[in-house]
Amino acid sequence: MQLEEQPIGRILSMLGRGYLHLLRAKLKHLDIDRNYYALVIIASQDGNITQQELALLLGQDKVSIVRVVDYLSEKGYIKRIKKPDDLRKHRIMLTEKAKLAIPEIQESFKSINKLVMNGLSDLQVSEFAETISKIKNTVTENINSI
Amino acid sequence: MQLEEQPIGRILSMLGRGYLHLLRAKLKHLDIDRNYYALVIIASQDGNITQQELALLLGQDKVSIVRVVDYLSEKGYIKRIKKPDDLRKHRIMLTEKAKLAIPEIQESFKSINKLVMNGLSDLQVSEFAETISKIKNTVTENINSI
DNA sequence: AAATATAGTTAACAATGTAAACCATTTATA
DNA sequence: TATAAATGGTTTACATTGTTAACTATATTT
Repeated sequence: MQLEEQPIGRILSMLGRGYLHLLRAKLKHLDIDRNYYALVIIASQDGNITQQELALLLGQDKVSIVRVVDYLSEKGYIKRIKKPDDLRKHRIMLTEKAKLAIPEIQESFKSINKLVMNGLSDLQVSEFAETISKIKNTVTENINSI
Repeated sequence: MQLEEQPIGRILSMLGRGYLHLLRAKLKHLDIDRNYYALVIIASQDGNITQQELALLLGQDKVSIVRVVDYLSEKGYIKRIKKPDDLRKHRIMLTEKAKLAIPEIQESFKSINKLVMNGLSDLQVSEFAETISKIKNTVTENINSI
């Protein structure tokens, strides 16, 4: 593959979509088919995260977050609770149903990550992570200066 | 970044979108804001490619390709010409306008690729390309076996 | 000649990105 | 304290994108 001749971004996007297909297939017995990572982030901060904070952690805008939180609420995975100290804010809390699902979702991240990295040495994997991270920083910097 | 804990696909998707932002910014003086790569593919096969073949090369389905070809036609970059030997097929031909734009688009791919790879050694870049390619194969294989 | 396959198009629907306007509440300022 | 400005979240609107199904025209197979 001569990276120079084609936009790398396109390849990365398509890989990202392919990955999501695999993840959905693996988790198809759940009654949600997206926002898995959002749910895991919420779980990691259980009850102590607002929509704004979630937006920051996910790198998405607040409108999208409303949709994410609506979706996961409708499906019975989370609840919005008004914060008494600031009535504009909501704490996002996991339901029991979500708590049961979280470990499996995290396992799926690991196993699909492992699956797509199959055939790569540990060194290659860690260098790939390193490279991705650098590219991410560069992209972010440059986006912000547009 | 601990890749294990989060779905790599999400990171790749977001990088891909960031890249497209940069590319659009770079090419914002053109009157198209997408399908750049499709156009370059068409250019590379000028006049000797059908929508089906384009679909294959781009890894998209034929409905999407109709939209791509409609878009680029409306913008005056390509033309559909019926093939005399098979009236179901269309040859996709570049217009003069497109021929003028192609070199710049290709340059932009190179320069944005270089930009996002900034700070990486040549070795790191080639290993990254290698890793991406392997992941792509693995993902494709596994998608096909779902 | 009839059945089947292919190339491309159209229509429909859900998901997603993006921007603007809006409500309720909190914080800053005159 | 009264008013203005900022913040957290919601709603609306619109364009783009992914996906599926149905459809037309033409070509190929039987």
